[in-house]
Amino acid sequence: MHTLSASLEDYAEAIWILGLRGRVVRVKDIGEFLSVKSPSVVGALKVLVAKGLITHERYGYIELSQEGEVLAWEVYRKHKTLAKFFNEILGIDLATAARDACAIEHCVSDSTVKRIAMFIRFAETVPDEQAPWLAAFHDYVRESVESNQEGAGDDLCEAVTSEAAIMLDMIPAGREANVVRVAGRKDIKRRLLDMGIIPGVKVRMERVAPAGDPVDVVVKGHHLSLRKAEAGAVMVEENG
Amino acid sequence: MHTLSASLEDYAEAIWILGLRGRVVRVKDIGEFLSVKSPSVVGALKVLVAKGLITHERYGYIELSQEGEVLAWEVYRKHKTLAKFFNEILGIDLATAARDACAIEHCVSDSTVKRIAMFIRFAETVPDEQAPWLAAFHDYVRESVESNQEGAGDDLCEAVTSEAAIMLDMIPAGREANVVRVAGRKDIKRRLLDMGIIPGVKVRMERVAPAGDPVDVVVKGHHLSLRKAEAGAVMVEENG
DNA sequence: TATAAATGTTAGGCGTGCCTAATATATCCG
DNA sequence: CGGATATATTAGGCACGCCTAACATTTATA
Ligand SMILES: [Mn+2]
Ligand SMILES: [Mn+2]
Ligand SMILES: [Mn+2]
Ligand SMILES: [Mn+2]
Repeated sequence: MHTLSASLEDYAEAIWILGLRGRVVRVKDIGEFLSVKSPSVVGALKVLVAKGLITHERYGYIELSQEGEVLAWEVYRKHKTLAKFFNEILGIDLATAARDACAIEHCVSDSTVKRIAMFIRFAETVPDEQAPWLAAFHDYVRESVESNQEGAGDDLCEAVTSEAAIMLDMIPAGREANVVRVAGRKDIKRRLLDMGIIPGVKVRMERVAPAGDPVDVVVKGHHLSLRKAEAGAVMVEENG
Repeated sequence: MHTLSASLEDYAEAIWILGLRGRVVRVKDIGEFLSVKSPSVVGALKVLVAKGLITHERYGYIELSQEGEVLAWEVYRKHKTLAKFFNEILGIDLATAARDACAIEHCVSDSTVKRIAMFIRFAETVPDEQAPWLAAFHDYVRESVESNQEGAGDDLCEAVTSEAAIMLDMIPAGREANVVRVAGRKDIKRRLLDMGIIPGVKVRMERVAPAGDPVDVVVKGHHLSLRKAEAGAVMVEENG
């Protein structure tokens, strides 16, 4: 079995797709299809010939071998599955769906593509009483897109995956939190770490001065007074 | 704004993730994290320094600049969003989800990731009456995995995206179909195309000899007699 | 058939990203 | 302090995948 680079997979896939036209496939066709120049195509074809995936007679046209057909078809199948999922399930426009699919097809695992195919099948075959969820999702998308005045809700990915981490200077007095990350300038970071403010430890906000500067916190029984800039460099997650 | 290669994005992301430990980030850490040797790390760091995304003093440790922090965080955010979708929605095991996410994060578009985040949020917030669909999907997966005796149903991707194309020699007499693709050996392909069997045309199966060889078909009013090997090279899609 | 146009190939170069081997610096510890 | 050890850097090389320029071959056309 051969393992092809992303680039070579694209060449094989291109030959497959161009073959669908029912015309002979030539160097120029591939170059245009993939937006590369002819010498690049010729170089790639040499490799594919050496691997036994295509036949190519000098100055002639190109054909996939039996092994090459299988390989190209597997790439193309991934492409179609991903594109269909993006377009029909997620509601992404066709051009973006195709572009993303053709990039992802080379690095996604077989098992994940298969699971996505299962998802598509499920969405298509789930009984009607349970089915409105997909329509509901598309409504949800439409409403979000309409209400989002360009930029608002830009951090949806973060909201969706975060453990709701915020900076230590935002914690009100009396509350506890766990340190997630210590950022900030080198000197500040060093000082904070030296004081025992390291990821995983629990901190309790003891007192906050009027302007939020300084703040008193308790770490492992020790009282510490932090400047606002220091507290602002500590990412914490409120527990509870 | 900088556009980084997949490799450089991984270096930036690695620095971010290693920063989460709360310890200083060093060349060795990055090398181990990304499974590359130190000289590779040093080379990459030089590029990131030149782009103003990190600071790195000789023989010292490494820090993301403000711009670098934004960039790394965006990569990491994609990673987390994709991994969460794969694991929690599709039910893929954590290791595979993480591996695929860290490959895809570099080539998927922002808009697609955002739409995936919307899907996650939707799945988490959709009212309970509409909600059983996700649980139903997970049941569907479990049943499929259990019933699939290793290999059966391997073509789910194909089933899900295909237009149900089959070979011409499988069409019963009297039925019509559309040509989707002409494959096969060069000489066979050439002959078929010359006879007018090209993608898009309608063919009607006229008569099938006892062993399926030869078959008579009608293409654009012309009667043709095809050997089984020839008919087997024509991919068609039954219409209706 | 002769010439022009289109297409394909070769040669050579460049950027990226990885490696190994050798060397330089920092850190640890007796 | 001084050597042993850990870590970082440089130098040099290789595979890949793209490019341009120059040249070869095929195909179209007069
Ligand atoms: Mn592709
Ligand atoms: Mn593709
Ligand atoms: Mn990655
Ligand atoms: Mn990642």
